[in-house]
Amino acid sequence: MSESANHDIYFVPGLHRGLRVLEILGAAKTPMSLSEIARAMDLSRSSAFRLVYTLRQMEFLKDGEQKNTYTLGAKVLNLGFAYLSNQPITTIARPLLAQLRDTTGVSTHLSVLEGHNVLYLGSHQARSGFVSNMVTGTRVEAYTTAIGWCLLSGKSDSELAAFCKGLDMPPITKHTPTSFQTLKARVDQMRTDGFVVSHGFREPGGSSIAVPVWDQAGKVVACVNLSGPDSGFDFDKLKSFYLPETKATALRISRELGYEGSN
Amino acid sequence: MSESANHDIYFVPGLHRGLRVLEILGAAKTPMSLSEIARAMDLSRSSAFRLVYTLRQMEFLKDGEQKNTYTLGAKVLNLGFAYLSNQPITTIARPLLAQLRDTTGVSTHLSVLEGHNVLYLGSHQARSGFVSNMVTGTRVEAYTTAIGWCLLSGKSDSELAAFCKGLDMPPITKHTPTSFQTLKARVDQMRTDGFVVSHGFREPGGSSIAVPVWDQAGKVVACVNLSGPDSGFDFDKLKSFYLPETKATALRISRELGYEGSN
DNA sequence: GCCAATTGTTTTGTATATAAAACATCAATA
DNA sequence: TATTGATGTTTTATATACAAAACAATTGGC
Repeated sequence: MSESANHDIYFVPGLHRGLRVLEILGAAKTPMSLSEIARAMDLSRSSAFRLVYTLRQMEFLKDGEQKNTYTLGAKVLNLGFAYLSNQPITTIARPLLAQLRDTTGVSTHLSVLEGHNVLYLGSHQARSGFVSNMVTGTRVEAYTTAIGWCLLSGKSDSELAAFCKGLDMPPITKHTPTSFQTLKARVDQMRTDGFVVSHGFREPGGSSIAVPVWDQAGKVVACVNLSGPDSGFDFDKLKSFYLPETKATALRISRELGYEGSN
Repeated sequence: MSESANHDIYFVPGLHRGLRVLEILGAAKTPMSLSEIARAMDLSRSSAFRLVYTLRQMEFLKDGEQKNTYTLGAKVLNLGFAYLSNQPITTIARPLLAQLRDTTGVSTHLSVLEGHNVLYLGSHQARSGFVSNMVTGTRVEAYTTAIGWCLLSGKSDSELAAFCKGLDMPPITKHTPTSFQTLKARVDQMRTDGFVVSHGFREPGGSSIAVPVWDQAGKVVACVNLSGPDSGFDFDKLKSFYLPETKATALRISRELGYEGSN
């Protein structure tokens, strides 16, 4: 047999493998043939055939340019955007983030914690300077970024310890915390300040401001973030302008979520 | 039994139903319980249980706020963005569309034909005026919009006839074509002009310019589109400025795809 | 605080999804 | 052109996914 045996009696193997086909085709930069899929999954060609047949019929796969090759179909886009629009926070935050981008001239982002990663839910790019990569939907390891520290401030110390347990924390830059203690120090600092300002903490030459968003229960549920290359920041105005604007935006979003605190 | 019997021996029912669970949860605006899912799919609770169990384990579903409810998980976002970034045209077009937005000050979009719909692959919102809804990933019936007519110009007359066959075409506005003949007239007009300018053709008070993008085979593969509320357009500059800029952008994208024609 | 109804979970006999093997089709090389 | 290897497709015997039924745990109404 291949990989992990099915200890789980409730598992639906057809579904499991079908979704893996989608994941593999998503990761592949180019369409794949039936045999390639079967090999990548360590599966018989006949079974791969049936999976592809089903996915194709449901329009989750479509034919590639080359004959007998397949790529993700447009249906997966539907699911992705259904996910985004089912997150109420994205629709609330969008106009406010656009406004923050307009008043500051810097790119703005909204992100949440998903497992060990920071997940970008939406962003508004600065108009000047280079156009960065699409960030919505991308993930970054939370322990490595200011946004991550900001989001982790929603966790209790014991939750944070559990978060670190078994987590490999190689340093990205000299600022990266590499242990529970150093990460906790970062998070505690964020808690007392109410924000994180990063100068090249993750990307050399890049700066950002991260401020938490609270829900009606007072829990940290998201993070508003201004970021860009150092060249695009006017550092004199950081504490007098960018930071208060970002905090105001985060608070406005929090208010719309029902937050009544005074952070 | 329920719905359509499984005539297809190659169908993987577990996969089929699992994906339907995702679609139903995507369409639902709020998390659903196991029983609700089972009822919506006309399925036994025990089967729904197994499907949800599998999807949850794979992180395609996650727990909702309420106990025993489920929503789409973040994994579906991965697929959605994998789809987008696997479309080479999106990465080619993105900076050029951003540039077009910057020089014109109007929102720009890239879209392709998917079945009977126009599918928005990416957009760059105008910075002034209201911020429109997220458009990437949304669909509009092709026969109703200037973009649709533009994209349909890639089809031969017989293909267009096949496209209309069995398609219900209720009018959205008084400009909507409602038959093969009237649609063909629209498409032919586009072919001779090389563009479509719409004044309230789909949305009263909204205007847009649509120009096709060609690939190296000379086939229409996408559409570049400027659009916004009438109030945001300077109509005097339409033919002298907006239109040539849009055409230039579309041609630049076409060139990058290998198009060598002179349209 | 009881009862009824609804929901989530487990069990289990049976209908069926599955992978091996056979077959068919194509591409490349000699 | 014949031969080899690989790929897509079909068949089929058997392992197993499935839905009904039983069970457990909630919830809501009176």
